[in-house]
Amino acid sequence: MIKEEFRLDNQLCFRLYTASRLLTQAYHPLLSVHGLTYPQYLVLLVLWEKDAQPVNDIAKRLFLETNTVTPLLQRMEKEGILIRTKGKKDARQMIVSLTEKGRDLQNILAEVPSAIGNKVICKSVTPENAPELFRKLDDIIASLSGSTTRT
Amino acid sequence: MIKEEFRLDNQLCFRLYTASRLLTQAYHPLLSVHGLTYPQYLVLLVLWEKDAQPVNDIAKRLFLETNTVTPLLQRMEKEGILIRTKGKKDARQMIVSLTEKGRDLQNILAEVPSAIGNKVICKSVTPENAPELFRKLDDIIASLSGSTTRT
DNA sequence: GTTATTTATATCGTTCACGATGAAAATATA
DNA sequence: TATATTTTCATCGTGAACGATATAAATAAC
Repeated sequence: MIKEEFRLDNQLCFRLYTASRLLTQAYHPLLSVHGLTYPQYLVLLVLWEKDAQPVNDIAKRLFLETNTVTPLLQRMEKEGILIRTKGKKDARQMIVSLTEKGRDLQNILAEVPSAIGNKVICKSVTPENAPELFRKLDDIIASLSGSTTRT
Repeated sequence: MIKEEFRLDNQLCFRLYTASRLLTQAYHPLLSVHGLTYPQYLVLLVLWEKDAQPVNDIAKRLFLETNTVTPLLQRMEKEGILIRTKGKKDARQMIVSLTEKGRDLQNILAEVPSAIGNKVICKSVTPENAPELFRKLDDIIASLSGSTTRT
């Protein structure tokens, strides 16, 4: 007999992992028609909020490592969505800036958030209980984002 | 000015994605010492519940495609954790069965669930509100798992 | 000012995820 | 029975994730 703690139905991580994957899949048709992936879309969200950021700031905002973000940005640069220029004050930094094309994507993708919202909102997450769910997820993220450096 | 729906702080998917990644990272030190990855651990959970399952059943239980699960299982077979044998009734199926080593891992990893629980439970998810969070995530998964086949 | 350390990116290797495609076996249909 | 279709798994290519390592620039220590 399997121990109760090992049951898949008792796993928080599996739920988060599955929900994350399925929701990312829901983005796929909306983004792929514009040649974007979901992590690339996240980079756009970051840069739309604040343009011209060093790689490190983008990585930190997304809780990712630079070795994940760098190749991602290189692909986006190749697509003409952004440009990477050496920092003037600090030559180690690569400043990532949106191109015209990158800025335009904000209009082109204008319907994405509501389209996603419609896929999820009806059955499960309502505008009323969403903040509470957000708070819990933020809590989980906060409790884990500090302690992951330790082994 | 960025539209409100585009703000990273208003994204459900980004929260799920981040929480999932960080929690998976929390598993890493506990699993890697035994040569396991998190998805491989999930396969173990599935097989501990019910041994000798075809690839398809394992994939469906994890909401994954067989083209993700197959190479994963091949690696685990190479590690001697499981064996894959052709189905007798249906020769198309590959029946995945735990080896002695695979079954033993249940004892070896006995402390993993509580170790993970300790990393998360204190600040955010308490035993009291966990079921509610589980229900919401299950709701999201249910609402998305059906509609993903459509483009 | 020279050396050591830290910081910011980049590169590399491995393992997922997943769309697309292929091969073989089972089932349905003619 | 012969052919068509579906099902099951495998293979391939691409893009993340991430640990480990490398490189160059900035900062600290001497």
